[in-house]
Amino acid sequence: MQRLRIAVDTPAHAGLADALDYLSTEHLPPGTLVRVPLGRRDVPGLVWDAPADPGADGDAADPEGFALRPVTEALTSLAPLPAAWRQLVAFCARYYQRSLGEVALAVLPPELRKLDDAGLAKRLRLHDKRAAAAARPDGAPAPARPPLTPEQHTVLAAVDMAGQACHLLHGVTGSGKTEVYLRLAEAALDAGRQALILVPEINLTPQLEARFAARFPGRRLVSLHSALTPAQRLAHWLAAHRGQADIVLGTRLAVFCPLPRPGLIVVDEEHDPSYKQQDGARYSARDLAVYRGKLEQVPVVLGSATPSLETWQHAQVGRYRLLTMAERVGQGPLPQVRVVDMRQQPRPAPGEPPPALSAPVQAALEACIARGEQALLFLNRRGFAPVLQCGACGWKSGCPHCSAWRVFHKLDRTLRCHHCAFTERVPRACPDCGNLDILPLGRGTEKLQEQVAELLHTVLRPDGSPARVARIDADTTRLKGTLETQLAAVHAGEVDVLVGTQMVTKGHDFRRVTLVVAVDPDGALFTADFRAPERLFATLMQAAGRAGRDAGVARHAEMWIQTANPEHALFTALRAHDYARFADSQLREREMAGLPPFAHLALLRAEARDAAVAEAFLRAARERARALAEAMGVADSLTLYAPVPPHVARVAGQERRQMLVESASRAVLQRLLAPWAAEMPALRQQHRGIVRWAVDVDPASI
DNA sequence: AGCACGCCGACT
DNA sequence: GTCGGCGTGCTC
Repeated sequence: MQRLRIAVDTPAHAGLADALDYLSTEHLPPGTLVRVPLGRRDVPGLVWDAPADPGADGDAADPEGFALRPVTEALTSLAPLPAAWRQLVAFCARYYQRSLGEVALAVLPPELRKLDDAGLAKRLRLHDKRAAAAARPDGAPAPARPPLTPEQHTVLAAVDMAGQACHLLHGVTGSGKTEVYLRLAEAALDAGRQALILVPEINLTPQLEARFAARFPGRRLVSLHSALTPAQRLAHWLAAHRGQADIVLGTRLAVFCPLPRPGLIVVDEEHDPSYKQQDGARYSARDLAVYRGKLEQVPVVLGSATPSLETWQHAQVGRYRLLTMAERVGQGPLPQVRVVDMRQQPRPAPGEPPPALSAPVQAALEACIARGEQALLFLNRRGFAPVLQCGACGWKSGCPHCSAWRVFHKLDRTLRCHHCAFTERVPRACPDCGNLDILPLGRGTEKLQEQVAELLHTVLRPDGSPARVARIDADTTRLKGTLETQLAAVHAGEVDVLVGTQMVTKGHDFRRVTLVVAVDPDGALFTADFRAPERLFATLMQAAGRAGRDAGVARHAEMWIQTANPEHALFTALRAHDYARFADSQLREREMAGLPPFAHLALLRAEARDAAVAEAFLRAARERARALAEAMGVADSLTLYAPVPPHVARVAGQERRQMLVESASRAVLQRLLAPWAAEMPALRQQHRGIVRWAVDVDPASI
């Protein structure tokens, strides 16, 4: 009998952050998938390493004297997960304060966690049979590749495929970043290696997948994202793990895909907030990709037209190599950005709501339709109106379970909470005073679509037919099929005006769109969230990039921004398409405010039925942090803030509070977090009523 | 997190 | 009499 340390899914917040000890009769190498008993359950686990002190053979007791239990079975038909993979998982667990097993098991395909050895062996036989049948003949005719621009040439020459540097590929929209990815992947494949390509959203995988598949006809390409069926996800993961797939294209979870011969990691749209996991282990796939590049000694390329400030700063100080592509390929100039000062617009008559579109935007929209071109109206708020209000007593449509308004959805006449999904029919009369006069306040995409349709009902297209208005947002994709099929209608020219949320601004190649309107971007300008301006800039740049993608129409492509703050530096920089200017001004602000990337943050979040309990827990945690920091002699380089309610303080009946820890030194912050988090289970015991707690390292917002 | 055990109200 | 409510506690 030998002792083994095995990672099993035990939550760190219950005080079981590390691998557990088990016994095995056979030697099992690290990385082997096993099944082990845990309490009364039989759970999957991964052999992590041998214990530091293996003890005498048959010393069947764990450090506290429990009798060790034997491994149920080893799934030896699966090759052990590679050492680099285990290092990546261990780093992720340590850095983000989660248990080893939670991360290790959570990033495996769900199907794999359910199988026993016999089941797995059967799957593998089937898998190999299918792989053999699907194998495409090697030596298929090499497809024609577009000639490289001088910039692309320079960029490609600067990436050392045998090295392990991290690069920022800063390329304006349309500068041909994808072609660079394709050539880099080609170089990796030619060297007998695998390429890992990360994209922010599932929605963006099909088109990129198509481009890669067309470029590499003789190669096996697999995608990895959560929309695959469990069987597909397992099959794709196995193809990658077993070295059968040459290219892996996927969302953030793909950063954990085991690769026996990695050669390249690309993170497309690296600034995108989707790379940050928002529940469970709150990791940043982009940051892990950079770490993985070092670990596996392969080059990493982070691509974006609007890099995150963290990445930009790294490139500025030389930690990342900056590769710039400023020229657009085969396309016209970037659209002209025009700003409408909404303060100068005529005031609506008393009692009348302000019109959705200002006069100049309306004129631009009509002209666009008259030319037979398409327009994109971007409003990042779905539903009809963000809140309903009683005209008599002032009642508002609050959510009974959350500190948020319920949004009025006109289509099905519901009030829906976007935080807890609590949904009710819209009341006929005010629930407080019985008044029948309940009014929608503000405007969402549903209302915008209605108002624009109304506005345009007399506007004709060149062929004399009326303009057609469509809407795409989370509600329409839920009700009317996939985003792809809806976008196909736009591409087919069945739509003249597309109203949509953020969803429509990402990556889609609308050839006939020449007018993009940011209907109401001001909301994101003055929020408490320090990353809001950065995100707004990226979103607006991306939205602008939807206009004039076809050289034939690019000359008169325009983006209009309706704002009450036309002089804001963000819009000034946007007008000049000047990311660097915006980034540098933001960085100066961040430096003065002591915010990332000049400071490193961690949030301790707590949830309880009773707000006072959450607050008391966090206050106690703050005291413990203070004591630990003093004991370690790092109190001077840490700031421990008082607990505060987050933006939405109550969700689904649970009160949320959070406290911020900040340090100029990432190392100091990390040194505090590990012992601090280890004290939480005991602290939780002392504060009865804490439902959940979690540490969020490098939070996306505070 | 699961999944137990454990001690109190409405049903065959 | 028991089916089942979710509070509390444990998992190598």
